[in-house]
Amino acid sequence: MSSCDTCVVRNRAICSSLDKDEIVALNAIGRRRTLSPGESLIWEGEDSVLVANVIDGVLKLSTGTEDGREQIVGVVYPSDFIGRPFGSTSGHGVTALTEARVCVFSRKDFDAFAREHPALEHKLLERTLGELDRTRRWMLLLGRKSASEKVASFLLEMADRLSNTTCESVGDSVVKRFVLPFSRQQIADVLGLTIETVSRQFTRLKADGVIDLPSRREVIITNVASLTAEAG
Amino acid sequence: MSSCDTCVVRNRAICSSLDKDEIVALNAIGRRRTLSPGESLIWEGEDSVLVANVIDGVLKLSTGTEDGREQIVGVVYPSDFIGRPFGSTSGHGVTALTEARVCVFSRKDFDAFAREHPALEHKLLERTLGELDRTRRWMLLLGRKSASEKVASFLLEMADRLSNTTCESVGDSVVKRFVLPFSRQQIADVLGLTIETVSRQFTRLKADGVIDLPSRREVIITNVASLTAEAG
DNA sequence: CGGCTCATTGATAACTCTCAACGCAGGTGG
DNA sequence: CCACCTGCGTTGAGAGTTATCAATGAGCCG
Repeated sequence: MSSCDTCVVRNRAICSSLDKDEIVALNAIGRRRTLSPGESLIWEGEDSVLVANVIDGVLKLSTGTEDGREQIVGVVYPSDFIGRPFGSTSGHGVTALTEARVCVFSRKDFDAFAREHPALEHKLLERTLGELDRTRRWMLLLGRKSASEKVASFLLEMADRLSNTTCESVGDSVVKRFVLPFSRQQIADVLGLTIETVSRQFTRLKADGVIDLPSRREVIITNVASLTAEAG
Repeated sequence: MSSCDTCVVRNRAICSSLDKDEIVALNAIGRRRTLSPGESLIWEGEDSVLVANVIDGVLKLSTGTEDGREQIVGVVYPSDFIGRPFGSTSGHGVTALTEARVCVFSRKDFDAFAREHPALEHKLLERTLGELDRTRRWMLLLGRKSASEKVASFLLEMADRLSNTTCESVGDSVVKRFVLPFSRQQIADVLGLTIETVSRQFTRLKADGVIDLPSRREVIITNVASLTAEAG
């Protein structure tokens, strides 16, 4: 039985461009894999040997300097595509932040398959163009925003990506609650800050009544308007 | 007569995927346009109405905050593709830094043409994937590098992109000379710094004998090794 | 020779980082 | 069941880097 048939991201991932027969063919060259938090699928600078679709979970894309500084250059969610097709090396590592399930392909197999299926390449192109847009928007944050603006922007982005969970209305404002897939250090690595600066901004936002922090990983945005104003 | 026939980037741009007949068809929907330094082709946030290939010159891609801070999110050179196909709005402005010639297409026309020519879409996909890699590498610079590392990295990147001009050997080290297509403010906007910090780093590098600055726009890298070491 | 823009230089302030200590929570083993 | 250990996060004090504000200088064009 084709595992694609039961795939929860079947209609959102790039696979949605394929018909029944094509799906069977693609399924033949792919395999499922589960990753634990912290486990890497691809390492920075290694030969680009595989690509994958994210089925479930959150993963980070990251690069670092020789002396150990790290920068997270992307975060991927279910239905997103990862890896570097049509290229020899991957410029960044891919590491699971949460328990994750991915659908893995050998890059060579995938490249060959893609070249024979223009509709798949088109989907991949649209996805890549969108990712490039998002990445460029993030550059404005890294280059020009202050620590408070960075943290506020980050929380809003997280709310947008993750708050399918809860979203209640209190009075006229909307309250958003979610569980961060990031540690403080990882948030710092996304924003180009230190862990201490991130922590202080969290504390300040809580003191200002803009957010609440029930536990280390949980966030409740109690005042979306203020947070939006702080995001710059 | 087809202007593609005489196009100097004909074999490097995405058009290289097309045969003679296809080139004629593409030529029919495109037109040449010349831009003066400072002139914009696309504005941030506007509807994505056109896309283009760069024939000659250098252009910047930039976004800004409401309060006027600017971040240059990309720099494009001859044979590069600009604009946002298959999308409704462009997330960043496109402005000429030097005198520039571009080959412009209506986005709708281009989209339709591309969908009928998988080889063109494939070229565009490869280009977009490469651009995404380069953009992500730049994020490490923005998020994690110091001012001196940023400026050193910038100069090396410029040397790499522009130093076709002159490249002499003096002793055992290589000397690179080029003309910056950027003002100091624009360099600051690329690196996420202020103009004063950029200026001070230039002055320091000159004092340290790493570079020479014959004029405002000219740079000679006299010690590539030192500069590389400073780039982090 | 002004007048303009752009770049450099200097002094000071602000922000973020660094270093260090402490706190909290979860897990382990006595 | 509690004590302890360990990893992560918070908090504080101080230093360092970069931004800000202000003045000066250099090149360019009328």
